[in-house]
Amino acid sequence: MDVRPDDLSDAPPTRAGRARPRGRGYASGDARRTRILNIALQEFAENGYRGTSLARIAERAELTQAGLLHHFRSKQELLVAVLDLRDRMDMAHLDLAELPLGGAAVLAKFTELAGHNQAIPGLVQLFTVLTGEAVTTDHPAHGWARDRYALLRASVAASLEAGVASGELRADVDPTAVAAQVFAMMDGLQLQWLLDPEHVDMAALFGDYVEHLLRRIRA
Amino acid sequence: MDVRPDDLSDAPPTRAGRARPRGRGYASGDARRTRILNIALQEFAENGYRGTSLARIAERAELTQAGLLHHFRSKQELLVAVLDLRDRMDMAHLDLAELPLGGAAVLAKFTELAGHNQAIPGLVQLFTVLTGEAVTTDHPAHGWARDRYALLRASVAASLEAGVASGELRADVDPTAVAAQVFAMMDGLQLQWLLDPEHVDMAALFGDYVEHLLRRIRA
DNA sequence: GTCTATAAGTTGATAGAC
DNA sequence: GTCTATCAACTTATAGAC
Repeated sequence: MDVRPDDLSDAPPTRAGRARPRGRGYASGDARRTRILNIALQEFAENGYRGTSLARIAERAELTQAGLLHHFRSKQELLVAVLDLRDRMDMAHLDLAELPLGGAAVLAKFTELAGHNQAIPGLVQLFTVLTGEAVTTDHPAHGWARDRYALLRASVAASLEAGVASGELRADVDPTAVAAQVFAMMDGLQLQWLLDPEHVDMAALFGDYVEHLLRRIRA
Repeated sequence: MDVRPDDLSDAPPTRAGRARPRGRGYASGDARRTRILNIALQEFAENGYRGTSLARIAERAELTQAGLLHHFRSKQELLVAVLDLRDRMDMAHLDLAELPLGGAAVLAKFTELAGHNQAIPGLVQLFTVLTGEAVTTDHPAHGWARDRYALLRASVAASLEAGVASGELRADVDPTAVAAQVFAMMDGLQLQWLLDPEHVDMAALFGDYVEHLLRRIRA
């Protein structure tokens, strides 16, 4: 009993039947949660929030839709959990905490990020699709998207500000403006790249932009 | 008979009851179609394709959902009609046909467009939301979005090319790259602006970008 | 050209057994 | 923690009367 039909790719659940002793140190529940989260992330990336159904996620995670809703009480709660997960992964990768780095260093970091992103279209698509959807005021991710950009802009602006203060960057650069433009360029190129990867070399175009930008704002 | 409940904003349909003579020159059907298209455009902009229902559009157009499907045989056909409508309106406004204009002139035109767009958030949102959704490969607007960018890039690249040929622009500019970057900046700023209009001055930021870009690529 | 009626399916969420 | 069963609502689309 308790065997699911055909197994699907993702890491199978830690399901050891009833033989497993009931000690408290075993995080099987968390493993399940993590698995659901990863699948949900893929589905939201592939079809957006509105285009994704709980049934589909549940099927891929090899449990029923009701079982899924035991771990996340609503679809919206699941979305929030996915966004939180991604944000934490991203922050770790970007080391935004250890900013400000001074002007040139932050920008170099983003160039590097653009290159890295070209290898993970799925994750890039998650942000592009969800952020696009989230423009709608009543979308559950609206606040998340708005706050995320505000934070990113502020963070990069602070770095540029430090660069100006240290004399590395020209005194007449507008840190907030440049920060907004850097993210705009990144997102816009991601969009064109996702739509037409063969004709748009995201990393090269972004690198080129940053190179000229640096030439302009460096002291 | 044939009276609808409470009237909703948009131009009322040309519904003159049965007294109307049945001559062939009367475009009442077209007026209805146009009204539906305008409402559908608003709804798609507000909620995306997946988030919009035919019933809602029909209600606002003051007919039934089945009545709506007499004019457009499917939801997808309606979407295509909306996109075509917008494309035609846009082409008219941008005069892409009368390009190439030479480098500086095209870019000035886009700066102007950014300013104009700030007055029509609804239409900007239509593109942003639908293009984001359309990143998904199986989305009905996927091909439209990809082809639209390809066309826009080619068109602007041709203008820049002409600018290079005439000696107005430096010989070392990469027209295709610059074209992609200009649209990326435009779209990225639109996204941030739609999410947070109070903190992002789209037109100013885009104008600033173009200004510096011109300084760099002008001969 | 518009309607009513309905098909046929999906959705997110809940109740309660085990 | 997971299941079955079920709900009420909503979806797009079609058939056929007027």
